[in-house]
Amino acid sequence: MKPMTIKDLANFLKVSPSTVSRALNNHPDISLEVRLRVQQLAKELQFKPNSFAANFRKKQSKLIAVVLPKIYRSFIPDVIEGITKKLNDNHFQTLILLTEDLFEREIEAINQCCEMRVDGILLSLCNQTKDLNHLQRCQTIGIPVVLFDNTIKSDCFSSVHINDALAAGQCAEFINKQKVNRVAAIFGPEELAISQNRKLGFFSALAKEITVDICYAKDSHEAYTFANDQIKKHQTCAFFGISDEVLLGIVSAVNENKVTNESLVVGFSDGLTMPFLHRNLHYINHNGKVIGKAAAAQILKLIAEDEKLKEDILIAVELL
Amino acid sequence: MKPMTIKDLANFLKVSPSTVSRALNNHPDISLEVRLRVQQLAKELQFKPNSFAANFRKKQSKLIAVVLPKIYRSFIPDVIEGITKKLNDNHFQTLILLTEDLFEREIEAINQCCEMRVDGILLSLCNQTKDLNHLQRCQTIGIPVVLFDNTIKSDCFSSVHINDALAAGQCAEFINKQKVNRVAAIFGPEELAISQNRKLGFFSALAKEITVDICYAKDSHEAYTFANDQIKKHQTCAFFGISDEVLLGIVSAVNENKVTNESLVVGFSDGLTMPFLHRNLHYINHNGKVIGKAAAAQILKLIAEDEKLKEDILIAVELL
DNA sequence: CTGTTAGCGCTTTCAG
DNA sequence: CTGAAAGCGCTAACAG
Repeated sequence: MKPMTIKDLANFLKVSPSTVSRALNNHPDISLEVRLRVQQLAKELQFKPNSFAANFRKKQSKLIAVVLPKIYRSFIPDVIEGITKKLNDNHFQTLILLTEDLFEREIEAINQCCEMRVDGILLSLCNQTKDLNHLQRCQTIGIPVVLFDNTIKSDCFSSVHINDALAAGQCAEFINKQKVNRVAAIFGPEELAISQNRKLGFFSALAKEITVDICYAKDSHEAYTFANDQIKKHQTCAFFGISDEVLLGIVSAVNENKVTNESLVVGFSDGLTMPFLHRNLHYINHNGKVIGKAAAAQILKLIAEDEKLKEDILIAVELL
Repeated sequence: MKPMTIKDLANFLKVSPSTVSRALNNHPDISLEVRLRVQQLAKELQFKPNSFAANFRKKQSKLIAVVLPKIYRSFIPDVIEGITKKLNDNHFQTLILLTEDLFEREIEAINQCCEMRVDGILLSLCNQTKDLNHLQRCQTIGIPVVLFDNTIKSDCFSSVHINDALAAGQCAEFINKQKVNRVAAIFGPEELAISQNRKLGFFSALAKEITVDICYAKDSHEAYTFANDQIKKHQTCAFFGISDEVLLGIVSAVNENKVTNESLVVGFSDGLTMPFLHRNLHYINHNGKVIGKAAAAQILKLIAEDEKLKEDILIAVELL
């Protein structure tokens, strides 16, 4: 019942605990003979050292916290997969903390991370978060933080995301070439940095002759309603959608109005679901796994380095 | 830079470390006066005890590992949310370990959990897993395990899932009432327990007069191809789909063939995406959050109890 | 190459 | 009510 310890093993082998520890960790000091003897017995008895204790001693937790508002249906699951894979390959584990998009809970989560002494934090801010003061404690006790997805500009913390404005601009340019004179553009909640950036990029690249009907939708349903209205009102047949969630609403409205083939839909998607639902869909390939891996790589880099220097990483995307 | 310790605080206040510890934990032994003085200073200095150390001392990690093949696009994200919420409410944290549906990696993950001394494991098996021998170590060192989602029968470990056969039967019965004489039924990979159970339940409840065309699809695309073929070949207008992924393929084929309104689609869904895409969709409400919460509740129960007794929990579902 | 010793930061008997 | 002391399981100087 009670797990064995290094001491037990040492007593058994008539050597000291430190020898066992070193042998198990392949420390070069230990003679091959002793090393093998220890490792052999360890295997036979199925002994594995308590890594919790080892980490405690080494003042590390080998834990990276991923703090985010919630796990939406697309993108975020891929980000988590990307992060977890990258971390596992480097012998770190992934901890998930949800803030439910509440600033209060974000502070709480960050504090818990500090108390648990996680080795690093990957943070996607909740929408209410306007500054990064609550991350000061991380700074003072030396826990590196990398912002991803929903971020705000900072001159202390690294961040990883795509160049939203540029990508949205690519979408606009694509629409320019299609000889349409009206487009319905649907963004996410207006206060979201992501909405603002993509909107800016979109508008600055869109040809002036094109009329834009704009909407901030908080979910698929709102996007659907708006798209539907636009089709009814203006026979709109070109759409821009900021996310898979929004695109779902658009495509659903388009399909329902049986204007499928003629309609052009452009936007940001992970390319897993939407291309199924509409032939004439062109999207910025917003790959969560890539972002997750990059974010994880960056935090590992910060952990390894001595002087933590800020670095903003822009992930390249392409229009498919 | 170097975080403060209880000892530092104790020196500062001219009391012993144990007093500080007790005061911070609201131990009744400590006089109100001292308690307040300690807590006050702790607040002023922003001191928070190192919970990693405390947990080590208390031989607990306050960590629950969630071990699963991968984070698909639907269902699993909700399960994780449900788990995390329930755990957070009880001061536990969620650790994510991915097995990538490889038995090797599942073993590895379980071993890591044991070495880290997690307080409990929530496990969704990978498809290759045929027995539970690799969980023996958990048994011997006393880490409780709860199986969820993809499980196999066991007489040692608790499990949480829906009654798949019953639910699939409900789908079949619904189809029986609709006066169709042919239905295309699409399941997941054949080796999946979930596929088998649902198939069994479906067939045993389906009226004998109805012809069934069956397919095991590993993704939306295969489901789409099959559904499309069936429509072309038999003018099929009734479909059963085992998951959101499969339903996506079905609905996409149905929409494309412009037989939308006449077609009946029945299956298992989380109800978040699919109802948007097809009016005549009836689905077993497969709510990941509920399952996640139940699984988390069960592991907490096992942790609290002394004699761990196995319990199979069936989550009720309804056809919407 | 191996053992001795000390200690990570906290909790918890056990005394007083 | 408070303090002294031991120790969770492991690692890492420091000796030898």
